[in-house]
Amino acid sequence: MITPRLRKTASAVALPPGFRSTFFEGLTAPEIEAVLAAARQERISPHQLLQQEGDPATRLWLLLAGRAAAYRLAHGGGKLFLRWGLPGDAFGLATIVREPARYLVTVEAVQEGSLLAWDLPSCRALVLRCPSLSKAVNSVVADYLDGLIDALGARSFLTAEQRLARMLVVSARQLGRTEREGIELDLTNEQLAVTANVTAFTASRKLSKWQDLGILKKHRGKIVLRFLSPFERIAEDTWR
Amino acid sequence: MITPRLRKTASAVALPPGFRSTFFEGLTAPEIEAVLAAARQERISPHQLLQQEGDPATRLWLLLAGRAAAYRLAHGGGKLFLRWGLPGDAFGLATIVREPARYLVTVEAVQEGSLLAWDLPSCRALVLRCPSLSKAVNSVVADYLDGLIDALGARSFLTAEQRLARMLVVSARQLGRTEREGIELDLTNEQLAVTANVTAFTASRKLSKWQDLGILKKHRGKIVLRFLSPFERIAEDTWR
DNA sequence: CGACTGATTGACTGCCCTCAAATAGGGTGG
DNA sequence: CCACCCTATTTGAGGGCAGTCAATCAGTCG
Repeated sequence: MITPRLRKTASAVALPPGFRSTFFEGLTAPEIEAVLAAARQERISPHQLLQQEGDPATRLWLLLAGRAAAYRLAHGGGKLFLRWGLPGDAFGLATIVREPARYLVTVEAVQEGSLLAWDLPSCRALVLRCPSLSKAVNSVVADYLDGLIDALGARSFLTAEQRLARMLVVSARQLGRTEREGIELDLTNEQLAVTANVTAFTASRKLSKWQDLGILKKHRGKIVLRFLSPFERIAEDTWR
Repeated sequence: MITPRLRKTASAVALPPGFRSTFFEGLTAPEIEAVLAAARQERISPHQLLQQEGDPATRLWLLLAGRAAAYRLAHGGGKLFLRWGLPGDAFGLATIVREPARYLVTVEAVQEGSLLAWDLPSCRALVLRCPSLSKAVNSVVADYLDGLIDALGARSFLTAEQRLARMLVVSARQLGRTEREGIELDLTNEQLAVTANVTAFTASRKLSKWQDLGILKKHRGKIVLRFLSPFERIAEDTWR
């Protein structure tokens, strides 16, 4: 992990304070400057599609702030949730990894935020200039792969309840805020249900049950986990 | 696709006649010679573990002949089937893609065959010598990713019957032999069931049903599909 | 002709989805 | 401050897909 320290004038982009990304891992300071100098910054808004599966992959980008969701569309309009995108996460890797370059998944912004994007020529140039960028890309892809296999195992071997608990843990680690009462998650039942591949009804029932057990508290559009361990126990009893 | 043509004396390895691999795509003839020269050839037998998930990834290898299965183990001894390995398929990519290098999945030989393996130093040297090797690796990984997402969608949106039909189609394309009666698959009910994530009982019932409909014929350890289209219709009615 | 492994069939069970209807939270405008 | 609306959420009843278990049958090999 590297937190680049730059003179404000060194590039046109404004990194959020404290921004970190595994994507810059292994890059030297001047390299990072070069990378940032080649980037274009954009603001993003909820429901905005940041890339669409099947489209020609023309740019690689890094989420700076906000939240995104990666999914694949089913023919009936259903969404196969794949993963959250958080500040520091890279997308559009198909741009430099795939031939012909087409996006594998659809990514949609969930919150206000911003991203840093590189077009195809910039990507090629930067990869040549910074060999460790390839390493970073490989790492990200490998993580993606690992996460997918894990998700596949979850779908195959876990019950709806276990999948829900698992997604609560995963989501808590990724987008949870630690507050007085516990870990707060900005998720509607509907959103959680999609990520766990469960109906909103089932999600509601299980969440109610857990609330009765006193291990979480529900509000409209928000879930507060008092502790993480009970959910880890429920989820990890199986598979791995 | 490239079929390398070599003097027999140029390397210690013996490629099966007509061997092709996307892995050699983009390599020049001398590069291929260099790659082959650095390889070690091995015979493999059924049930032999070719790599185990979690182990340090020390070598990259290419299946020359035979059949392998890639899967991940569930804690209860269950297997999460991921994909078939066929002649020309590359494995152990974690060796050069991941840091620290650990295998992501377990691969087991299913039939007699042979493979070509490169140890870590050879890998590094060859990647430096042949930049297009990285391209090939990326392509393979991207395909793996795509297949995994597809499998995840299948688990999430398809019924057991649809998943079975889908796996029949996929397996037919990969390991089917076209014979007089139709496409022959060397698969037991058990094996098919695992790949479709269904119990062997369900597999048996659906196969019987399809046999009654006259669109396939069953033998012990073998399935003969008269036509592929009925199964494509069953499987593709949903998801994508 | 046994012995072993693969395949079948039926009965039963249960998880989770579907659908309908009611309830509650949170904001808005009068 | 209250009436109102829109959306998120709850709750119940019913049903179906597919898994579990037990017992039987069939194919292959020594």
